[in-house]
Amino acid sequence: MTPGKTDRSTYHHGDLRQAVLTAALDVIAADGPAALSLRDLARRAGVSHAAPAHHFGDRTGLLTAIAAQGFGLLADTLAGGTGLADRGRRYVRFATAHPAHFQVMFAPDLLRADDPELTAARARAGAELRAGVTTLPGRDARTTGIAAWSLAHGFATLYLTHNVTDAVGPLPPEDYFDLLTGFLTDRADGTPGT
Amino acid sequence: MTPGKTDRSTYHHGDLRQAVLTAALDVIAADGPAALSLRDLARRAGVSHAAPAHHFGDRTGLLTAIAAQGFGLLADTLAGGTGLADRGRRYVRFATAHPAHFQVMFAPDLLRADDPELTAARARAGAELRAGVTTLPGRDARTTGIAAWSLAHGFATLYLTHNVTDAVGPLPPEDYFDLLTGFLTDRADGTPGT
DNA sequence: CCCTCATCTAGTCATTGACAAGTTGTCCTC
DNA sequence: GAGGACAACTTGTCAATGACTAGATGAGGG
Repeated sequence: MTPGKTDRSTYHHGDLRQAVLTAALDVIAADGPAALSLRDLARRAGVSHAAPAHHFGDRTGLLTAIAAQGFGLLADTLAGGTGLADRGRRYVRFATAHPAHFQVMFAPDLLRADDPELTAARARAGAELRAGVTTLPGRDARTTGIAAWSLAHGFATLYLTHNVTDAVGPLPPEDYFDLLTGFLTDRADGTPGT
Repeated sequence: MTPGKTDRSTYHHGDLRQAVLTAALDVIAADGPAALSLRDLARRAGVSHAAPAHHFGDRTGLLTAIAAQGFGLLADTLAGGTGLADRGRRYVRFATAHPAHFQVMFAPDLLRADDPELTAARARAGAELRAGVTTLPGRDARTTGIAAWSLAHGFATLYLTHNVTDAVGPLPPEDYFDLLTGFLTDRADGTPGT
């Protein structure tokens, strides 16, 4: 096992799984999941056209692996957060920093819904998502959580689909999102906005 | 011209464009845009495999037409609304009533971005979206609008991707959304929530 | 030394999108 | 009502892809 090194001279690629994953993320970020082709990824990695299938089974398997990795990354990202506003900020930052993951994570049509690793990672992310709001006073925690999630998710989605680029301008999207969270957090902690 | 009637005995289908559109919406709603095949749509309509391309150019053209139709429908839906909360409610209702349209509308990778009909319809919908919040006092109208849009869009997206089905339960999603809008509209009109 | 097994190759098949060329029917004009 | 222009549709074809099968390669273990 030669970890990390891509040794092209050998019959075995050495790290094909990772190479395919990385290339796939590039393609998806650039042209969307529809542009993803296993054969193209194989060409990029310099292996035969059927090699990627060995690691992921099929195209759906590859996308499922990406989604699972994405939910894991999201869970890790949220775990470091403090409070509702910060978690929302981190959510938006995750989406814009990992657009390919984000897209695939929320495209159930492309995924194998019953994949164990996917469901586990999703559960982990869901727990982190809920952990951010359980301590909120006044409002029903579940409703608050879904409102916050909707706000962050909606903004991230609209940003990634180029629907709010004018408003955000050159600002990092998570900074702009801070403006939006005022509507929620003002109420949550009792501090008036404006 | 035989309007509306699908006369199968003739060489000309009579209303192939509409038939293909309808079938495409069915497929997308059931299995997502990735499952869409022009040849399959042709089979469903009982025409030759290249017939759909005559009306839409190519696969991207078909999806672009669907997106344009979707933005038109959304604009019409919003136009009848009164106030911010009602428009949000209508937005969610549109998304859940027309899931195929909604999905395609916000998948820029699948669309021809410079299509005239698409950009026109999008502009119309955008204007309606903005019209709902221009009269709001206190807050910056643009920021308010984007927050409201993010909230509605995020909730609709999460609902369609089966991420909040537990919380919503058997309720019509737009009814559940009313609970969420309290966080925004309470502030906007000065009425305290809870 | 050989055996096992994960990794990768090579070949094949059905399906698809796209394109080209031809056919059919309709409508417009004279 | 004949002819021509044109839109609607068909037929045939090609390259690309996903999926599958069988086989080759090489690394590590007993």
